[in-house]
Amino acid sequence: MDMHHNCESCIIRELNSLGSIPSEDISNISKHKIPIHVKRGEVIFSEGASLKGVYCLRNGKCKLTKLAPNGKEQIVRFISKGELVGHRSIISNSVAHLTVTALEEMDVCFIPKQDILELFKKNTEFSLQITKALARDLDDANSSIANMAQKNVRERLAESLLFFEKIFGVDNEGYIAVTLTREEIANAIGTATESTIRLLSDFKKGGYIILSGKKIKLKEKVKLQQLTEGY
Amino acid sequence: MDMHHNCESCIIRELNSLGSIPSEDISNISKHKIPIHVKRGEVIFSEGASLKGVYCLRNGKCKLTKLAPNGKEQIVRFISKGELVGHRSIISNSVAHLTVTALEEMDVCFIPKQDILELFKKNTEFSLQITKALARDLDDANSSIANMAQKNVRERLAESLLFFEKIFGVDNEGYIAVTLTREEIANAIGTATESTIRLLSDFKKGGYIILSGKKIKLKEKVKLQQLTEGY
DNA sequence: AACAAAATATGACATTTATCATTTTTTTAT
DNA sequence: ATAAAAAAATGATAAATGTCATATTTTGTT
Repeated sequence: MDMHHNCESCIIRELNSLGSIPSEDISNISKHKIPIHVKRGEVIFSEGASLKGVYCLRNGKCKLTKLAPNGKEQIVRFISKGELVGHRSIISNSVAHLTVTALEEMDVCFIPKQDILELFKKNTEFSLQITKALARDLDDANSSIANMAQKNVRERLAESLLFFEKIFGVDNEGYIAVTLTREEIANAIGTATESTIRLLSDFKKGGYIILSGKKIKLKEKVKLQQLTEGY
Repeated sequence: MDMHHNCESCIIRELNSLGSIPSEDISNISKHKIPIHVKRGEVIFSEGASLKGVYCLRNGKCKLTKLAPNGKEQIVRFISKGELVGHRSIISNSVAHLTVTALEEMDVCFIPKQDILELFKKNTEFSLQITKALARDLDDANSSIANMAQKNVRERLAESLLFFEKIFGVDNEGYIAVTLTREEIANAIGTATESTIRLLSDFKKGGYIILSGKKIKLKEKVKLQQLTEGY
């Protein structure tokens, strides 16, 4: 990715809270930002880390995870290009409570804490955007809690597959445009890897999905939607 | 409760985001606020409702629930006096996504939307407090997701009992100072009511808790803490 | 106090899910 | 291209949890 990239001409920021800030602030951020390239499996920051700034995802997809006491990792959320990560920690002035790991090659811009906090204080529109983003995240998280608690594994898997297609889209052959291991899917829906594998096979046998290695294509979305609610 | 209560002398607001605002704003809010009294089981607002303001909890405890597609209710969170509810909806300018129901007699102050939004725009400290509250809630919600996903019902029950005592405290006989039906406990941890009843009996037989009607006393907290992690 | 309604408790059983073992397939590194 | 490692698949079985039926106890009402 271009080493001389600058924020002024970056269209990605239109997708997040940075979209609304005036040009002098942007040029400031542009001077201080540090572009970073990460490969699949690499960690952007870890649970417990003291963040020095936020990260703007220019490209790629990542997972946000939390380590459970039993040593298993829980995927709490998936994030794609355009979004910010780390703002929760910066705003609440605390350590990171999630680990962010790249699911594919990513280009990320690091933006120092001080720039974000200054902007947050002086620019009402920016702080409102950040607050709204947190409100949306909270809302999604509450829905997740209800899903986890009320649905069984089969229902959660059907739901997740539909969700993956919705947020990641499909490639030119119609497969969901993200590569997840069975273990990662299991870590997202909160079940054993073997259970995920078995249920995927079931869905395949039922003709609802097509599996090709790690690639998944949704064939019968109406049926999957029904499975979501236990039919 | 006193009909002529005013916000200026209300110590409750020290506990939430309203604690930091100047006296002229407080007196404004004081003029517009509407004190409301609700009894156990009464709903303050419902999922889907278009809120006209936020509610400041002066007294009592309530549950925040979400209706699952299968018709079961999921308790997403418990809230006690001192906290605000409804700010998420007001900030994101959307409908309520949760239902708030009193668990006991409550005194609540309704504060009109406009006052909150004005304050949010003109008072940086207030908006920062609100944002931090959302960040904290988000963090707690993420932990809930991980708990729901990674722990089994027994572990979640042990965890919830410890949590209830932590947030609600105990009465003068040492019982957890909140009255929940077995069904409500089940709705919080995401299991069938019968499973909750059975596990509570188990815990009682094991000598970890004492049951007296709906009242629960924690007897062996160290042991419960271990149960939390599967011992 | 007596009754009805709701909540709690318990048993029997079905279903779901986890765990462990093993094989097959895919991916990665050399 | 091949070996080694990782991931996926499958079977067997145990454990956890849900569901339904029914009995008992508690709570609320008149």
